[in-house]
Amino acid sequence: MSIATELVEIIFKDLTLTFKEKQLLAQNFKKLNLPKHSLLLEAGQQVYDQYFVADGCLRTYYIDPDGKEHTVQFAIEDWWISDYTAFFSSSNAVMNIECIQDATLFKISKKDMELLYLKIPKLESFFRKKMERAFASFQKRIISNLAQSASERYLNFVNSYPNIEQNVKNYHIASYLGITTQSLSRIRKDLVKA
Amino acid sequence: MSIATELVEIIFKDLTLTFKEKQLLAQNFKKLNLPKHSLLLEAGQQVYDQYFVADGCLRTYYIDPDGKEHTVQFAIEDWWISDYTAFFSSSNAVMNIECIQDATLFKISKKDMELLYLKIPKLESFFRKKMERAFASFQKRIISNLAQSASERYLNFVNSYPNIEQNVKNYHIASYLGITTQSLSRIRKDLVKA
DNA sequence: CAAAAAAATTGACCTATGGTAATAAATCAA
DNA sequence: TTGATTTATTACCATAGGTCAATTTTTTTG
Repeated sequence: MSIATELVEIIFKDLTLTFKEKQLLAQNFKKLNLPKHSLLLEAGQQVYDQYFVADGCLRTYYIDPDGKEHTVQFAIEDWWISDYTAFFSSSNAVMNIECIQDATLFKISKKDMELLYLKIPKLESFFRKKMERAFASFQKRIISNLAQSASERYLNFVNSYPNIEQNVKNYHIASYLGITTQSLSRIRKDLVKA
Repeated sequence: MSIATELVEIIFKDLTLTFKEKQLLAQNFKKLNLPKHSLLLEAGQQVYDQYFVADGCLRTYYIDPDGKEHTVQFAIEDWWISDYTAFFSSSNAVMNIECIQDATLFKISKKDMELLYLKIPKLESFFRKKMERAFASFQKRIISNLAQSASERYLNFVNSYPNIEQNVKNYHIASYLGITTQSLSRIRKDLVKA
């Protein structure tokens, strides 16, 4: 069948689904191609959708009142991305989402999602478990922020996202770690020395 | 019926449940009374359960390699608490959970929970939505850590947990904010002045 | 390929927060 | 109630990381 059906087999490859169910899913996803540097979402917009990253690299970031950017999350192949706070509560985005590399995404709206949960209960399990993992990883990040120095957090980051460094700028990493690019630069210099 | 049934009506008061379903739930929850200062969970232990706080105040904290405590979460009436990273992944706790005030809890194991999800699908929705809110609040905390100064974070905290200050020590708050008690003390002094 | 733009590095200095230690205040327990 | 213990405050100095500004390196684009 269509590309969408194929993709559904990637997105939900861990689920055992009937042909009917796959079809139903495929009908609800929409493919999206975005070039590098484009914005998928801007603060203030209504958030209807969440996105599955089939290919490429994106980041979610918050712009604070001083105009400084803070990267909340990177997303590569096989990750989901959105402004989830806004997505869940059907409120307006506070985050921005930018393509760091050309990206292929599959989107689905919250409304369709909730309908699908009713029709395919194992889908709700699937996303509950995803949420649980995302929750756990955010918790790890909070602990890391509380307990570790900037250079420890950097090493931590490099470990957790081993393949991401080719894709992202240093200032993306710095804004994820909560430090300036200058500090990151010094940290890297010191690590080479040591 | 039993106290457990009553409690289930508190825990799941927002759900429309049949008598049978309530009974089923009540059978799976166990009541727990804990005195102030007792440990509900210690790092290293297997985590089988999550806990609903019917009364009292608890905190989840991580002890880093230097022996410093970092408070990840407070829980008062109507909140759920556990080392969720361990609970979800059935691994050992990295966190400790302590009663800050005498507490009444209702616990349920992950195993029983998963079985209940199958028997009562709206339960899965219920917890998925809880997870979504918890995820969103963790995300807010990450942003707050990245974008705000210690005193901004403190004001933020006081706003988010308006009734908690009577229950907790300053060093609990400091360890939640990622600062020393001395810094918190200075921040409070400056706020009085301003 | 060259010029322009963007990103990264470095240096000098600054500031918020940490560490240590002493003291004061609050809480607990006999 | 009082003495003991825990918690909070304050002062003084140390330090990680920030700011500003100049320079170098890398990437982009015509």
